[in-house]
Amino acid sequence: MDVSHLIDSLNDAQREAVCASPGHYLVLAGAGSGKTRVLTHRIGWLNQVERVPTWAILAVTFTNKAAGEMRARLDNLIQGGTQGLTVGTFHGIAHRLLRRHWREAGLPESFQILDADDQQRMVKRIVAGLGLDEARFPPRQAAWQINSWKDEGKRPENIEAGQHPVTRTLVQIYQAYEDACRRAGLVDFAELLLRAHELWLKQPAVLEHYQQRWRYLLIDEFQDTNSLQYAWIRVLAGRTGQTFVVGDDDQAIYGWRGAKVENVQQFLRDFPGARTIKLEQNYRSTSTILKAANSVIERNGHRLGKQLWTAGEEGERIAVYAAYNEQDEARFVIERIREYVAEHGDAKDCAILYRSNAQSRNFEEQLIQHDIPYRVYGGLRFFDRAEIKDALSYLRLTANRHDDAAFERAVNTPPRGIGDRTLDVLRRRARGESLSMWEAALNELAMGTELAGRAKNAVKGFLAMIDEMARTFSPSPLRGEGWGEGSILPEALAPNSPSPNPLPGGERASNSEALSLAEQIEHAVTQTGLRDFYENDSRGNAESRVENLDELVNVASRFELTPDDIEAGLSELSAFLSHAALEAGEGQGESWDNCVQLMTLHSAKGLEFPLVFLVGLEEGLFPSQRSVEDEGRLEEERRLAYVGITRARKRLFITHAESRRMHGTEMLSRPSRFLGEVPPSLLDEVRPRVQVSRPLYAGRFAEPAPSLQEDLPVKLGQRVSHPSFGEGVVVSAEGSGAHTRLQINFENAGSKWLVAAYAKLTPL
DNA sequence: ACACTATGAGTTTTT
DNA sequence: CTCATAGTGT
Repeated sequence: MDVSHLIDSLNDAQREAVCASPGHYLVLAGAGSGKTRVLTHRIGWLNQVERVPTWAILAVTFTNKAAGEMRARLDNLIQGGTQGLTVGTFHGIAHRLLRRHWREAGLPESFQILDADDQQRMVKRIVAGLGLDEARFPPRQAAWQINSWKDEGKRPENIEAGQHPVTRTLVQIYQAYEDACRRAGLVDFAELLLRAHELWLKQPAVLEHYQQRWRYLLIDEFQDTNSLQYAWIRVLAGRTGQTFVVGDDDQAIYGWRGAKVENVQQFLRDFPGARTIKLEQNYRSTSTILKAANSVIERNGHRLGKQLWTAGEEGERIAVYAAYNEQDEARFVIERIREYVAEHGDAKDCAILYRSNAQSRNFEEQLIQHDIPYRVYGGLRFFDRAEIKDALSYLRLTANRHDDAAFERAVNTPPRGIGDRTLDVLRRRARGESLSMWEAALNELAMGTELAGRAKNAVKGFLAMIDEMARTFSPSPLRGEGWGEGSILPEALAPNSPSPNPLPGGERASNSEALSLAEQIEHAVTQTGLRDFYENDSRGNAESRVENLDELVNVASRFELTPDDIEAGLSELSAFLSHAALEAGEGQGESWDNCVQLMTLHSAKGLEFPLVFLVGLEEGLFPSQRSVEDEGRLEEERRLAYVGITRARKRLFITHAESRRMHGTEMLSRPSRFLGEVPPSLLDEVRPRVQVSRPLYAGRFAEPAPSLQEDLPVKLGQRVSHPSFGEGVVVSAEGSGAHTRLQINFENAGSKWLVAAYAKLTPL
């Protein structure tokens, strides 16, 4: 067979990786070195040359997008198709395993996935339910801690809290949260991985099956794996699996959410005979850009070590612009974009990359002013939108009445007179008797005394509505397992309830009268009053919300079960709900239009653009204030800078502002240290245009000095208080009069430069 | 139960 | 400053 298409276009290092003989490999793939190509061609090589059947190959990525791209490229590459090949995210694969082995994993058959938002609400209710002070145990942090523990593979009983009271309470929250999830049949993201891992450890037969099947493991973005994912791979590989991991320690930027770069080096120790292959030839950027990137990343210690190089052109120097303030910065960037668009054309070639989301605002304003189309990445995704989650929560309840997260959301959206007081009665009962909210409501209606007539009727109506909806969806009862079609209302409450008439033999209902998924959603959106509610929404965005609800129906009508779903025994509804949780969908408006791209440095990883604007390179912003004290975190910031620089193909612009409004106060900042780490010979300093910007600058400082100025004699060592930064000491001062800038060491907020005239300082 | 006001927090994000 | 949420008042 002719396999030249698999190797012809490769350089030596790439070919070495693609054609490697059996064994474990670590491919250190620098930015723009053809990582995905190596990964896909390796799979092609295994299949077509080594004759490895597709079903024996497992390729794991972190995002659905990456998985989708890989599959698309494989479809083009592999003759005979990619049938049987598993390509997916860690979470997606773990999810499928749990669906197929729900019993062994100790889950209800109809378990559903709890997304991050639902998880936080759930934790919040737990914290409140335990009678804890939410200020001392912020639900956000508690949820973060629980996820961290799960990522470390820890259950509440494995945590050594010792005498530390805060930790002990957090463990208590973890335990209670876990109980609540179990009762509700809910599994959060971290739980998917942890359960799948435990499934393997506890069920050797299941593990062996998958070890026998997936003998070839390929992992993308290996530097982003957390402890649990690493353990997962190790267990699955066992003694016989061959692993091919691809990553770049210099692009590890997710340490703060549990990723362990150390896994890259650990891999070489844990997998016997593992060999390293470095991909250092870059096909993306000019040599100027690469030199800059190399010299920045060289400052980091503990690297495996790589030097990017290119056979391509030197290119232009990197333009650096020292802006007066953030408006001036945005003006400069937009001007360059307009020039570029006027000369060459495409706005979509331009990317503005920033450290924090808040920075997009200025750029957006000016882009709007100049009628330049733009797209901001990383907004709310489709399935994360409140109206979508509202609609789906009704479907979740029809599938599983005990889904407390769905219950809490649906119960009073739209408002139906079931307020906090009423819910607290139900919550207390649920907690006290270890029941789901649904069961608690049933009990309260049957024998409770705490609810007044009006509230009681509202609850009764809600329960009846859900039951009624479930009956409409599938007129014949499915199976009587207790989890899905759990609780039928007492006869008296259920209007026209036909006596239960279960099908013999647990046959799956395929009643011709059953509603399609799209019809079910349409029904839910309409019958619950959700659409009416949003149509009359006073907050102005009614139109788009209703459009989104309609779009949800469309999405559902296009939804199809995959062979995998069917094999795992998923119903259409279950599969759709899982899909909604695992693939939150594109960010808003996936317009393929010719738009300027705005995004954070984090979301830029993996992308490339002819023109890149790296903005806000200032100490305190990038690197962020919170990272400068810790060497490890600072190195991660530096890797982020490396990622940013290497996004640029032709031209890189770096900007920083001398003055920037942050959290409502005017801040002065020095250029980022990362800027100083680029050899000056590669830089081209653009002078600010004095005529345009000066008056603005001068004008603002020419205004009468605020009175504070007078009664703040600038003395070094003076203790002062600032409304947002707290107390600190003046350690140095520059300039005079209205231009006076003070350096203040704040006790909690670190060192800042502030304009004396603007900072609201109180001498102490 | 809902609308309004006050208060506080404010890197980075996928699944 | 700007957003989200908590708390207050009707």
